[in-house]
Amino acid sequence: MLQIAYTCYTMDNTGAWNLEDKRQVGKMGGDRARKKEQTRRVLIDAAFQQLSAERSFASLSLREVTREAGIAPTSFYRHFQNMEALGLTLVDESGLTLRQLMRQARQRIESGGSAIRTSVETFMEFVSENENVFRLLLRERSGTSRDFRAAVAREIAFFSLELADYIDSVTQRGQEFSRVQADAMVILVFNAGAEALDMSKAQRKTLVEKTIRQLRMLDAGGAIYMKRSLNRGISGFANYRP
Amino acid sequence: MLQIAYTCYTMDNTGAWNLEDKRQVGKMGGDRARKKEQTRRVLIDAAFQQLSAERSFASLSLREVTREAGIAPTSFYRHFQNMEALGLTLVDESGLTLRQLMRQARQRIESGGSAIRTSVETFMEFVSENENVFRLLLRERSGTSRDFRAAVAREIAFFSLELADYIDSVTQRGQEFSRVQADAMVILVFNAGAEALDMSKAQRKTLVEKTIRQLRMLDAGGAIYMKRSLNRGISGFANYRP
DNA sequence: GGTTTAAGCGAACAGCTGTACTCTAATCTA
DNA sequence: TAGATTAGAGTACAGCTGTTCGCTTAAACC
Repeated sequence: MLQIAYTCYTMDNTGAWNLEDKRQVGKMGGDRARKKEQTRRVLIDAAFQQLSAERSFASLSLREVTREAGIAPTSFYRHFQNMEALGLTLVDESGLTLRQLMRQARQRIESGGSAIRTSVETFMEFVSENENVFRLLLRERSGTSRDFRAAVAREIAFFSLELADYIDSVTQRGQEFSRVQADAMVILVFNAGAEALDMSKAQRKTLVEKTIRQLRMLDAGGAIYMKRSLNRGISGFANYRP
Repeated sequence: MLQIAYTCYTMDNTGAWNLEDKRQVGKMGGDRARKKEQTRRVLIDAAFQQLSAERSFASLSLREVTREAGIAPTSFYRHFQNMEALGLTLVDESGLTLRQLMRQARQRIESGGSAIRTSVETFMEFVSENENVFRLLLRERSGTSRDFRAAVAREIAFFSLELADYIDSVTQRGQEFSRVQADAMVILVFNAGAEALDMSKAQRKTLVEKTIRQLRMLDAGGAIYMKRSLNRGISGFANYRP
């Protein structure tokens, strides 16, 4: 940890530099700090800007980002330790967007929509309106950085946990069971989002219906499975013996 | 299409160069052709070799691959048009490995195992034994090349179609319905494989059990859903109204 | 008002990249 | 066997990369 005069530089878990005034000055946010925060934003936005179907974060170079941001390459280091640090910040912000979306979906459900349909449709709207944000999460989930993978996994876990709570509050089948079911649903919805990216609007509509059917199966199956009636004749192929 | 004297160069859908003797010589595989095929293999193997948790195909350079293969960088072009062409070949080979695995699983099931458990366990074995092959499919599924994405999607579709056929042959619920169900199952299994990559052996075991539970839910739910008994009291939260 | 602090810039560097071109040596064909 | 064909190597080049260092300039502090 660097310590110079009055100020102390630390790094948060995204590897971004944070200025912490040791004397806990109440006002904070002087001209300098404000401007720094501003160009930091410019860098983040520039990175998001360059993401696309053909461009992954891993394929972005530091120089490209600074070029887009209108900043000298060397100035990058005043804001992030390296590209990985910037990437983790992007993932964090994407996760935030995702959670806001969840809240929005919950509101829609509470004001009287079908839980499954509303969730799927809201999610697909998110994907359509934030393709590159979603692509980032999707790609870094299986990317080359363990930290990235963990960060995305954490965001998805948040997502899933909230759904599990909701399911459990309605079905009362127990937290652990609801987690397993919610996890499956989240994976299916995420995957549908991924597939949607390469689809036309019409195709996406079909995909939504298919995903809804899949979630309904899980929902119905959860009820059955919980009642342990699997071996009492309402089963599919699981117990089939050739 | 280049046409020189007796030979004719074409490209297959992976963008690899193919030598086609126009006179359909029966013997084929002269000394030259055999050696060429050989170094082509060396290149493919070198690429697979370099894939790892920290190294994606996209991050591989042409020079790295040729260095690993012990070949001059410029000689690469005798075998592939560019790196993308090599990548598509890798995806194709990976898909082949995957399909062989499927056949293996079907055999195990037919010789008297639980369909779901056997499938999941066989798949996880494949992932454990071919981590980098699986990683390739996983990453390129959401990669920056549309051709790659399409190629992986095709492989997964194969996989899913075979499962759907199996399900339908047992449950007789109709092809279309079985497809939707099989798709969901394949996605869940694939996702479990992805999660397993960052897990210890013990954790993987728990994951297998969780995945099996999820597939059983889908199986049971499929039966229920098909009987349209959703609104007759055996439902979960789907029709819940706050 | 003088001094400290730090954001941002420009030059420079070593190292890597893909690929065009030319040449060699081995194989194939007639 | 003479001539055509081609896999592979070597050289070369322009273009890009991340990062170091020293400098300027403006804000923050005493």
